[in-house]
Parts: sequence; structure tokens; C-alpha cells
Amino acid sequence: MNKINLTTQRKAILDIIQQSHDHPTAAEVIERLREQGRQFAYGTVYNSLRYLTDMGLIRELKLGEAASRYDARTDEHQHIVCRRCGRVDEVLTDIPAAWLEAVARETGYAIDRAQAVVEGVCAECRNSGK
Amino acid sequence: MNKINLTTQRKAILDIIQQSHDHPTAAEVIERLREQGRQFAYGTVYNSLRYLTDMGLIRELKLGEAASRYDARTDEHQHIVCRRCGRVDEVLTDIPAAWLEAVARETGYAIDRAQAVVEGVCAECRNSGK
DNA sequence: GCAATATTTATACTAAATCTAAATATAAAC
DNA sequence: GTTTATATTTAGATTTAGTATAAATATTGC
Ligand SMILES: [Mn+2]
Ligand SMILES: [Mn+2]
Ligand SMILES: [Zn+2]
Ligand SMILES: [Zn+2]
Repeated sequence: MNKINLTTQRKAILDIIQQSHDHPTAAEVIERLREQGRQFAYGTVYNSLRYLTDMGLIRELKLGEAASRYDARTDEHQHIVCRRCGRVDEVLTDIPAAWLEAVARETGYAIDRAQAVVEGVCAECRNSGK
Repeated sequence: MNKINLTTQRKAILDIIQQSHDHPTAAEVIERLREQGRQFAYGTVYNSLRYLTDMGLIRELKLGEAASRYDARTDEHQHIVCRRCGRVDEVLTDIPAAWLEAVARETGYAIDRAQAVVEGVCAECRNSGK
């Protein structure tokens, strides 16, 4: 039962992630810190993001882009990425348990979890550019 | 209808991907080329992998690990990764279309495709380690 | 064969993230 | 409340995966 140690830096970074709903990257977190007039060492931001992830306060998302994104929503959910504008939205409809069971049968694996990245065009992009 | 130009290098790399069933990374491709006594420039391997991917002869997989993996199987399918030994196996059971439809309704996106990475422990690892 | 085009090569460079060791800050012991 | 121990931050070097560049080589069209 390790107590969570929220330093000034970690708290500031956690706040940004919790106030952001667009799954920011580490670079975007640094940018938003700077907008607030704060500036921490490069490594501190990465260390803090890892710490907060390890403590279960945030989640790291690897969606196949170059950089990881971070999410204050820690409950199991999936993501959808717009092919046009790059935005990342939540997918709260659960992956069907029956599919995971079928995959377990097919592969012989004991399944822990599944991550889905859906790709498409968001409503906004569809409306604007024909 | 662009003709595919398979140079010596591209052919050798394609052969390795087609003969491998473990979804090798670029580094592993280089390693296997060396085992065959062949050695191409670093950049040539990356260029060739990109070319073969663009031509649709192979697929690039971004499974959330640091490095991309490559797959000679180009039909739509998913992957499962062993948490213990790191092996990557095929998942041929399709993601349910009903789930994708539910996601489209939920998000308002026009969905192009979905990639799932399932994580678990493979049969072999389960048998060996307790 | 000779010019035009494409590919390979070696090398430099980039982006994301980690590692290192010194400097600070925080907590525990006297 | 000073001293000692532990944890964290910092700046900078390092790593890893991959891309960009420009010269050298190979291939194709005439
Ligand atoms: Mn999310
Ligand atoms: Mn595959
Ligand atoms: Zn969009
Ligand atoms: Zn395994």
C-alpha cells in the first residue's frame, strides 16, 4: 500500500492531464505547462508521466503514432483516431467478451486485456471537407 | 497499375518476411539477412520495407512496442502478444462487425478499419513457468 | 553505347524517450 | 533545530528507431 507522493511537478502534470480531454502527448503537456508559465526539466515530465502511470492515476496510450498519449480516464476503454485531423476520441462501447473468448480458444492464450484502435473520419471532418 | 520493381535487395527482404512466421522487426530482418551472408545498407532495409508495404506485399504492424514488425500475411487480421516471452501470434477470428457499428453510432465517425492487440500468456509459457 | 531514371549506399540527422550524476528538496534521526 | 538519509529534480549525454541527403551504382529507353 504505497502512499502516492505528489510533488509540485507531478501535481501540475496530473492537473493538465485531468483537465485535457484530447489525450495529450508528452510534448503537448510540456507546451501546456509553458502556457501556464511553468517549466520543468524535460526528463521530469517523462519521469512524472511514468510515475503517474505506475501509480494508476493516468494511463499511457500507444496508438501506433510516434509518441505516447496520456489519459486521465483510467477505466478500460478504447480509442478512435481521425485519419484527417488526428483527433483521438473515446470509445466506451466494450469489446464483446464473446470475441475475446473466441480469440482465447483460437490461440490457446490466457487473455489479460485487449486494446483496439479504430481508425476513421470524425463527424466534423466529414462535414467540413466534402 | 504500377509495376512492382523487385530489386535483389527488395526480393531478399520480401523472402525473409514471407518465410518468417513470427512478425520480425527491421532489426530482426537485418539479422536474418546477415545469417544468409547478405548485408545491405541500413537505410535500404528500411526503404525496402516501406516500399514493400506501400506496394501491399507486406504489412507493417505497430503493436505498441518500440519497433514496427512486418507481416507477409496481408489479409485483415489481428494479433496477440505474449506478456512473458513477447511472441506475436495471429488472431484470425474477425472483430465483430456489430461492435464496429456500435462504435460508429457512439462516436459519429465513418470507420475505415480497426486494429486490435490482445495481450495475454501463450500456451507454451503457461505450461512451462508454474 | 549514351542519356535518363531509379535504387543503393554511407552518413548525417531527427524524434521520442531513457539514463546519469550532480544539485535540491523532503523526511527521519538525533 | 541541526544533522543525516532518502527521494526528486535538473541538465545534459545517450539510446533507439527511423528518415533525409547526396554521391555512387545499377537499370532502362533509345
Ligand atoms: Mn481515453
Ligand atoms: Mn500477422
Ligand atoms: Zn477529424
Ligand atoms: Zn509466451
